[in-house]
Amino acid sequence: MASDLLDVLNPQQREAVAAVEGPVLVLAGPGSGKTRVLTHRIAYLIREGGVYPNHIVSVTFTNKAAAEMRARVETLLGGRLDGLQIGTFHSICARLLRIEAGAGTLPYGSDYAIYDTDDQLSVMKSVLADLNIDSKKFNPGRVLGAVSAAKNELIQPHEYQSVDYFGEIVRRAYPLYQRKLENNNAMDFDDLLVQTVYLLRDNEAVRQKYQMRYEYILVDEFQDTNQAQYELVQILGKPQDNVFVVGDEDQGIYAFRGADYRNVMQFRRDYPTARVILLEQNYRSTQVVLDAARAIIDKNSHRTPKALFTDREGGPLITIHEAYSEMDEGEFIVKRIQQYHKLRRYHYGDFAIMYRTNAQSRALEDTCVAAGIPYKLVGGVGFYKRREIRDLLAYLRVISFPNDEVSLLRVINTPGRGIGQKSVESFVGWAAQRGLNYAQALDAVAAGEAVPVTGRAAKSLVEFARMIGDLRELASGGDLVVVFDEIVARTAYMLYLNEISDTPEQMTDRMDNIKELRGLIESKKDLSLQDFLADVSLASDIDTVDMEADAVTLLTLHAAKGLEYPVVFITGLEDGLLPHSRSLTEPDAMAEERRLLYVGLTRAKDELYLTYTFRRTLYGTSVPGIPSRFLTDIPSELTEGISTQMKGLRDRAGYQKATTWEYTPSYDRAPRAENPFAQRGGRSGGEFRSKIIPFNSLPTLKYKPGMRVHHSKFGDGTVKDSRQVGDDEEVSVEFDTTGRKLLAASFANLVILKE
DNA sequence: CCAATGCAGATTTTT
DNA sequence: TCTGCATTGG
Repeated sequence: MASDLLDVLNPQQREAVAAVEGPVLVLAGPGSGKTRVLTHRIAYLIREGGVYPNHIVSVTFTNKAAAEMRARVETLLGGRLDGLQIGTFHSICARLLRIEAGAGTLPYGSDYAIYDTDDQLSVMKSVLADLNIDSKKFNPGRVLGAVSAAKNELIQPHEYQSVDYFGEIVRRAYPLYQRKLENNNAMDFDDLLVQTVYLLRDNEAVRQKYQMRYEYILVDEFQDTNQAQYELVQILGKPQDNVFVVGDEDQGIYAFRGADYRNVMQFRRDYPTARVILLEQNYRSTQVVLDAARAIIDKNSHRTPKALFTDREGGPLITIHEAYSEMDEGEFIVKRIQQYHKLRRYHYGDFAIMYRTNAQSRALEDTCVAAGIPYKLVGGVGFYKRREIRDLLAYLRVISFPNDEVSLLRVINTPGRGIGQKSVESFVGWAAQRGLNYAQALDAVAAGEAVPVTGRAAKSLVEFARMIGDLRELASGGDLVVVFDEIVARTAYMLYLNEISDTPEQMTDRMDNIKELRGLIESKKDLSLQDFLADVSLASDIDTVDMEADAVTLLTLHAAKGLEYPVVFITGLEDGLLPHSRSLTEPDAMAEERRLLYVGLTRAKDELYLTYTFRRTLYGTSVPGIPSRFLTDIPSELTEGISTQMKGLRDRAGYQKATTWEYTPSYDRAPRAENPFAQRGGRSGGEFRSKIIPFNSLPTLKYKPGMRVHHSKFGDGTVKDSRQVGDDEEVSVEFDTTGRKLLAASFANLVILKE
């Protein structure tokens, strides 16, 4: 009985599945069958452990992974499992809050709205405006980023400490921002996690209810959890601590959004009795691929060394290809795909083309189109970010959430109906003064009780109010599709679209999007309006990709996590792109770039192509491509097709890879090596050339990370990084009082205080 | 109130 | 190069 679930597993996997009680940490290398472990464990708990499905909660990284996992468990057990909770942290929290947010300890009602990045931005902009802060000087997005980082660390608005001037802005903005969200009865993505933590902490009844309910907790991709998520796992796990987490420090690629792969180590400290299981056998890739991946990741410090192995000895060599331009890069890939396809070695669906930044997808798409190769693009400008989609969803939100000001402001004059900024302000002010939410305020206007605007706008506002009232009534009937059609009809949205579209193609595009949205609504019409909107808010790009379609997948390295493909092309292996220019001066960021490449490499089952360009067009100008420093970390016996430039680099003994920037200045420009790409081009621009410096003639760097230095203007600071730029040395210093500065050593006259 | 024009800025991104 | 914004003039 028990055996068939365990039979198909290796000893370590089996141990993980059968370790029913107590905390368990599974360190799972790529391709080591962790999904299998998770699904089998859930099935095992239910069938052998007699655990009720609704006493298990399993956290995945995407909704798609959740759906797949549910399907696999259902297959294993041969039946539907309705009570089983599988989902992302956000979706699980959203569901919990939909029931409990109104329980009294949170400043929210259960009919809260979820604000996405765009909504957040609009709230933050109004906050900065209220504070008389210039949005040009203090980018709302950056302020938002700081607020988000604080939230992820469970720092509340009143607890925020500012360390510098920017921090002071954040300290002022954060409480106001949060109050606005609360007034709108809206939570941003971080709130879904954070408010759940506060609710569970402060409300004993709710806490006990869910601690009882969630007897067994499983968490996938644990290395990408943030502080709030970690806390959540800890609270929900009590009192039994049946917490089962699976992770791999080497695949942590979300530090920039608050994830801390050190949570894996923290777990060992917090649960000293935890059983630790290593999954080291890889069932995905060839030995060649694994060796290359290992060569890349071994260069990172502070990690548990893993001995990944596979029984797929050898394998095709990794192709490193230098293309002339990004177009040429695309054409090389496309040609390869066609060759394979002609030989019937692979289906289109077996290929993935990966890149660091979404901007790179354009050229690759173009070449696919030109070659007639079917492809699916993951991410980019997401479906839900399109104007027409946002507009129509905003109507649904206005109907559904009476306090949602952001959505109201979006639709009140879209399509244009003559209700301008002044009118909007007086209506909003009037509602606030009377203590009415927007549903009540609009009802009052519709009933003719008051018209808080003047002139032509008055008639429009009454009409608008009546329309919203009618729509709300229609929505109470429950049929989402009917409501949607009515919105499109009553707003004459198609006419509006026609007005704002520049070309007939754009118009058709937008109409198609609306059709697609309608189809989506139809497919989810069993859901309540609020649940539908939550689903939409929490859907990720990868969730919406059609996995069945036989087409090449184009995606970022981030989006590739958790996936696998027989043939993988990783493009743009250039310094400044991968590793990204933003990470060049930051050792932690650099380590993350390395992990990102590691994730990409380990997606490949059979064949791997690494490409870079000689020249790449960036922001409209062509800049030289410098082969990524990571390329030289891959042992040459694993690769073929290397360019002459790279070959020269490897073959000559005594030469170390030391690609650097040499700059021939023109009269008016100085290099800004932080982002060399951005400097190129332009009529007066100088010339950057890559240059390979023989190892023994490498100038030694005077400043090393960790040194204490003094600057006449900036004061004392710590050296973070230093590198050669032309004949000069460029030093990144974190000054104690004035923050991070990038200095040219020859000008800065730094005094070394301590080596 | 809206359309036209000029200008700065431009990761990764989940949810 | 492309986009999103803020300002300006009708």
